[in-house]
Amino acid sequence: MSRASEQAYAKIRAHLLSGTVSAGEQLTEDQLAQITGVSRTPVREAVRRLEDELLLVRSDTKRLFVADWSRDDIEEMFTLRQMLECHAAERAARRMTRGQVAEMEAVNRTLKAAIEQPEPDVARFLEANRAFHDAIIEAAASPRLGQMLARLVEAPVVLRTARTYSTEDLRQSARDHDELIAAFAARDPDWARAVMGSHLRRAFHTFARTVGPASPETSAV
Amino acid sequence: MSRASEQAYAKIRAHLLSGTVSAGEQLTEDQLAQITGVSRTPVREAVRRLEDELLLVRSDTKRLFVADWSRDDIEEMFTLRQMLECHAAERAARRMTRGQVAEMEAVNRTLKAAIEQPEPDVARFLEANRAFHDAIIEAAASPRLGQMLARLVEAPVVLRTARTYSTEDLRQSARDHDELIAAFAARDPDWARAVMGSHLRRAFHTFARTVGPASPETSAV
DNA sequence: GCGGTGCGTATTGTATACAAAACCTGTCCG
DNA sequence: CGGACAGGTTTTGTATACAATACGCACCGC
Repeated sequence: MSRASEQAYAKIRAHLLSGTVSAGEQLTEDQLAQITGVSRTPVREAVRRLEDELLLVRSDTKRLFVADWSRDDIEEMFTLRQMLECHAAERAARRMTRGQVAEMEAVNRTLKAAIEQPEPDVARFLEANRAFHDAIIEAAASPRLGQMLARLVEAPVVLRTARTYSTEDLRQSARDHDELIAAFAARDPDWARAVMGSHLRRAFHTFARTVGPASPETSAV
Repeated sequence: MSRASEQAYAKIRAHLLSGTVSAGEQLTEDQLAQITGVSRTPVREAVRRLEDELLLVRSDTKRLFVADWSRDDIEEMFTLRQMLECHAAERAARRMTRGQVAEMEAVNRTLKAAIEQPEPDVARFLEANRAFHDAIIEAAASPRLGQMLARLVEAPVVLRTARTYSTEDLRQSARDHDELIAAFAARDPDWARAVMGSHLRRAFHTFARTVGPASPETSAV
């Protein structure tokens, strides 16, 4: 992406995550152009990306709104992510080189370092966590899979602002990563898939706790 | 999508499918604007969609090219589609109403009618086939799943131009659909998933026959 | 009152002109 | 002879003006 539209994307995204706008609120391209300091043309490009990531939605008549993620939406998203990322883990286990395994170990050390402090550095944790998952997708060597996952992972970040992470949650994540690395080192696709499955499903429940209970209909599925 | 950009999308897509341009060929936005009869602005919008569907790709320096789908790309795409559409079938089996089942029966009757003629009407078959699969996704009631599948299903249509369908292939598809309908009527998610799995995997092999053998590396996975 | 109709305003969509970046080619220097 | 560089050309990116559409509100007929 080019300079202006990239910048517009970043600024709008930050604006959405900052919590100064609330779900369901209408936005206009002009407003966003003012906020970002570029013209509507690159703004429209950025908005299309954000629509794609479901951070923004359009009404049937093309009006633009801040997306409103329901608890069911989040569950759906996690389910899809689990399905795809388990597949990615499986593929990664078959393909990962020793060098890649070593890199993942390094990333996970960074992640642990971010946790084990007087006050855990959540931002650094999230960054390392992302790098870890990206490395798996990279090793899975399936561009379309990566593209889909990118979209899924982007979306719910909006809700992270409200999230609180217990130190124990973070430590459990780190342990999961250790086990994933072990599965990769052992080149065991089934193991990798299984660990990834529980890793993400637990993440969903941790997440869901802060959002509220399931609606009756969806919980039955 | 609005008039001009929608039209641009349709025309460019048709242009790509018509086979008058070959894989890897460079296109310019100006060319496409001329072809479609609209200005570059809506063309750019259309191009973004087509990039997303992987019918077009951009070089690292933003030059635009006709995508070149390798046999491995196709296999990857089918694998992902199978994973997602099996999931959709499973969800659909839990949720489908009697009315929806009846609709699917009607669609499949149309599909059979397209086959059972002196010369099978492939265009009508494909249309009904698409309607059938769309109905399943609809019943699965997972917007994001639908969105992803739409992208996957769009892409390889480019290659359909070269495809030949034997009457027996078409009939087998119709039989698969019958069995899927039975699974939905029985509200049996496992059955639906299994049928969908074999349906799509066979479709891949039918497809692959016309494209050529697998590359050594991928076939091992 | 109530519902529809029309008009001014707000918002999105498109065209066009210009800016920036990438590409190609021919030339010059080592 | 090869490679880097320069300048013109092509192509993509951005700004802006204008067109089309959607919205909200006041007005009107019933």
